[in-house]
Amino acid sequence: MVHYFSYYWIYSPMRASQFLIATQKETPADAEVISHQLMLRAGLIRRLASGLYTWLPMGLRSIRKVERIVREELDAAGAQELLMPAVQPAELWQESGRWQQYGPELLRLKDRHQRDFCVGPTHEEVITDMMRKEVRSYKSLPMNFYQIQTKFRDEVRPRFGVMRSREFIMKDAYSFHLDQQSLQQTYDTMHLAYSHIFTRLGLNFRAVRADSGSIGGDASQEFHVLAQSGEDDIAFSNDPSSHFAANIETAEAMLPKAPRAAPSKAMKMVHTPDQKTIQSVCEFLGLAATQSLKTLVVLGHEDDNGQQPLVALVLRGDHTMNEIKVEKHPLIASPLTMAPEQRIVDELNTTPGSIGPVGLSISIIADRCATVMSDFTAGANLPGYHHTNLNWERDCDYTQVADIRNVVEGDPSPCGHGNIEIKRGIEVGHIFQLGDKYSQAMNATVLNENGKPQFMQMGCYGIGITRIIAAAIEQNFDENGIMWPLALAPFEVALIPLNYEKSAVVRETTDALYRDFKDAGIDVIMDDRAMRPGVKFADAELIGIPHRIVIGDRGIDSGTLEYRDRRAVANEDLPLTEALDFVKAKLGHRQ
RNA sequence: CGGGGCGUAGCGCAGCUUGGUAGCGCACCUGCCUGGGGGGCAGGUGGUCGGAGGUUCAAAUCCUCUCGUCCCGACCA
Repeated sequence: MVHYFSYYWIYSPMRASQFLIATQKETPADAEVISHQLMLRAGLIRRLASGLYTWLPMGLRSIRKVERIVREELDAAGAQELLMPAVQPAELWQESGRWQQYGPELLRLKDRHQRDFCVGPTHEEVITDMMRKEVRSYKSLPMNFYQIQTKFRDEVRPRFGVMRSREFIMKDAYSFHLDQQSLQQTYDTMHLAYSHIFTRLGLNFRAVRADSGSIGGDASQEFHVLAQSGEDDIAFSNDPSSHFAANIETAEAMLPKAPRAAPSKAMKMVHTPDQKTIQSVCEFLGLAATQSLKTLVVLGHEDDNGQQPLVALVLRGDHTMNEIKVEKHPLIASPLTMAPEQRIVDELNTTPGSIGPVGLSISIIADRCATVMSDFTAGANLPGYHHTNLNWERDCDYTQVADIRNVVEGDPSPCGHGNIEIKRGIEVGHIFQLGDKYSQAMNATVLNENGKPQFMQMGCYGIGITRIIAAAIEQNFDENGIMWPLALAPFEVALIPLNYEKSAVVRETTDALYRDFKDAGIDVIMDDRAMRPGVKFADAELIGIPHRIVIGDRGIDSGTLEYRDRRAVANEDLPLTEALDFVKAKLGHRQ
């Protein structure tokens, strides 16, 4: 159906000899995570400056594939695409208050007239401004807009290649509604659309409840790709019937089901010279950390006199404090500050490392788990001494109970089913109900049924396009290179002729195949480079092309080609005449 | 912003301690051989040693400043 004029044919960019294949044998010294290393080695990206990357032709092809899927699913979900400027006027950011709030992550600049601008890290202000100017009536709502744009966040420490870069491509969407109910509907639709997108991309992902921050409500979810190198810890239930998943920052640590055991031993004070950490005390006394209680002293919320009283937090020795939970506690100062050592000495007459609940005069907030301990060990509020066999009520007390620790594997799941499991995740998507935060700050209203202006409700929804590429690689690689999910592969099929230069049969067979594949709409690259076979194989594997067909004199004689799946260990022979149909079948689910 | 490492050819590195003609492997170019898993032989191209200043007859090497970059931490979401 497609006609190739000879010069198109010869210079076709899908011929490896005409395409920039920038593979490298050696791993650049400054790449730490596997995706970064492989993206550099496979010639997908090149670093321009810290956190800035050029997408080479090979890498761009994968980006385009992600974008295409994202567009298809968002269009299907009823969103409309638009494109907003990357550079934004400061006025809008001043109006929303974020010009002050955002800090140095916001790249600010001045134009030739000395007017302030920024390079957009996100586009809430611009879209809200657009909507308040364009839409008057509630009848126009709801509406949902998206764009695929380059964003810039001046990260303190860019790292891991495009995983945390400063400039990146993001799909962001913003929905507008008359009321919360409509917002909820679109939010749910977007949740579904995101699930479709990540499923089609072939990623192993989880939708995870996230910290809704200062805005409130529970309407914020992150989509994480599960991978070792992830920067976030995700807690979820190991019960297959449960959908519970939460960022570890927000996962609730439940009260253990087993009740507190009765005291069985008498309290004792023991000398523990120079033992200041839970670990060393427990080793010294030959106890398990689970039998010890740790006491942390932090600054409390300011009282009427502007003083910050000391507050003690007690946790089971092997548990760790969750700063986000602690900061939200009404008795605690925010941001969280550990008590200066001098105040502990002055007010508690002891030193850090020997603090305990017995006779402590300040407020004591006990973690739920700490309250069911019995016969436990804790500091004796006397430097160099600990109490053993302590028991609540009998020997000491706490003022309040709260959830102040991080969940650990094996904890009961908050959903009531199964136990907590923890895995690392890479955040690739985030959906959020903004409410009227921006519409109020920027006075974006529509007239409601009663003819009265009413602030629009907003939702926002992001997907890190470039980050998805890195995340996909983190999840799909082996010692030879990338193993792309089909939907993301820069090319679907690699045709590798051997001795293409000299063997007329090989050349003719390959050219014919190549043309057939292209005519069938398959993303095929033909490696016509005058290279030794080993080099071509290694490149195809490094780049991670899912399907490979080798054309050699040997096979042609017997009417066969060699096929190999990137994830398979062995070749299979393929009748020459069936090659196209065979590959089409393999690609079947693509269209 | 604090701590640490590193800047020498496109990539990976040696040389610096003890100053004296800038090297190795890969890549690249030419020729021949080879031709189903990063091949061999021979000959080549390519570097103001991150930059500036200083010490010295002489600086990749010593001193001062500076820039870049990576890691850890803090910060941010």
